[in-house]
Amino acid sequence: MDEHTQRRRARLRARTTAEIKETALRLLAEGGPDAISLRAIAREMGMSGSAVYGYFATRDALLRELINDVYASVLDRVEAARDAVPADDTGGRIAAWGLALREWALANPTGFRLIYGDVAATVQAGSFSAAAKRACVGLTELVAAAWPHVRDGQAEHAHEWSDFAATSAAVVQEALPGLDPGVFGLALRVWGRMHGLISLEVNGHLGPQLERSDKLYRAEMLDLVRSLGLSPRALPVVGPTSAER
Amino acid sequence: MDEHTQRRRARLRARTTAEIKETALRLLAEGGPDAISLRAIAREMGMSGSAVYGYFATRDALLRELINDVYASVLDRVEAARDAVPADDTGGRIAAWGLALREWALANPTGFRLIYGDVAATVQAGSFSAAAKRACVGLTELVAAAWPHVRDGQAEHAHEWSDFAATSAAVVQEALPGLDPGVFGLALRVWGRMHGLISLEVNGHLGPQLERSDKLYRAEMLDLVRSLGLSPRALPVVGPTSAER
DNA sequence: GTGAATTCTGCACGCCGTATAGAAAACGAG
DNA sequence: CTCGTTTTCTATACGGCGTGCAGAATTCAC
Repeated sequence: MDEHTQRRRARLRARTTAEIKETALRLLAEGGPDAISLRAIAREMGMSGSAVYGYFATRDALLRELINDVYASVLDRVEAARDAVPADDTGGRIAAWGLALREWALANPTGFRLIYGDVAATVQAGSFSAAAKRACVGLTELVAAAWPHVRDGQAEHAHEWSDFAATSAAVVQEALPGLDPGVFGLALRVWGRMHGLISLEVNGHLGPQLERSDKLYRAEMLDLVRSLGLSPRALPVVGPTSAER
Repeated sequence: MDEHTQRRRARLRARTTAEIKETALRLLAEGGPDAISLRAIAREMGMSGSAVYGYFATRDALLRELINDVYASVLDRVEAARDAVPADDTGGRIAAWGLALREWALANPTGFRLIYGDVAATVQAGSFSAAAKRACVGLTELVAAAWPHVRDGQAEHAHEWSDFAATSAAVVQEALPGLDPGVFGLALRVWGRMHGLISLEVNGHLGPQLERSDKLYRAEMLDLVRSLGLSPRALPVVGPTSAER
């Protein structure tokens, strides 16, 4: 067994693995999470159903990886949108984060549901994914930058680190040492605020479809930023996201 | 065919229908939405799988009815919590609504996911359910009561009725004639704010489990109420919800 | 070419939603 | 009590699903 051979085999293996994931993502976009079936993927790829088991031990394992990949791609977009706003405009950066998240979610509703919906809850069962950490830390950083401007009313309910789950608190504390726990708590609330309207909209709870729903979301982001004591120079315009990745 | 007989038969039919639903809800609570299978229900009830088709044309039809039932029971709870707060304490009523919603969601996570998750999005496909109307109108009423106190900043983005989907706007306008469209927009945002943290928490995105996460949510509700220019006398305490209905 | 490691196929099992045909049961009328 | 009708249920079948397992096919170093 040559080392050269090992590499070649590993390459092939990686390519097949990637192809499985790509096919799965395509099926996801076309028909929702239920459409991701190992047999359908295999059929699409022209191989037998059981062959997939050489690459993923289980359907749930595949879903876990997909969630992580998709989640990572969202964060790429969201962080890019944030970085497109000057670093000293914290309010604008926060708004950009939220707007980019929504833009992506509307372009990839099934992906959004995959990350934030039942599947993740069932399949991941509370394990803090790497991408989730990124989201958590990223938002906390933004809120930390706003923290000096936060009106006193926000800080009223003092938080202790013990208020939060051990794992998530540890992650954030490691990434941002010396952080006030109140910042983390506020960051989680900010996250919830960004997430709420998007979740309702993507799952069809804001009426069949909300005309001009971006207006609503922009108002929410503006209000959010102001509640942090900031005034963004202008609400950033986040371009439409292309579907898939 | 006696009329008397017809009634008796209708009664039996209703009882079986109800039993199917109850069994489905039990399975839902035990194993999530995927555990609701017609065959499992039939097995549980000691009848053949196809027999269920005499009562529900399709699995999706059953799910649709379940969503409506569960949604209605949530609204019963939420409205009761609201009415437990004096009518002149609008801030308290709004907070009570949100707190009761969260309490129920934590006690019935699978039910929450059924109503607000993928299933509803797939199965209902944007049709405005009766229960959703109730939620919409109820929240809009509360926000309408707060509207005079709303700080100017909130009203800045003026809304037109045409901003909203025709069906939902029509429902609200019919229930509350002469309403300022800005109230409806704000109500939707309030809904999103209540929904966001709950959705994240129920689906396991706030860390494996957030210790004392009620603290976080209470802070959010307090901030929400204040952002409406209100100051609740005291954040109401909403008792824990018993699971199932 | 030969032998070992890897990858894939074929088949089986039990689950699912759904359709259809026919048995079983309920019931009013005679 | 029996007949015919209406309602409800069972039996069976089809295709699809996730998942294991035995063995064929392929790949590669020697």
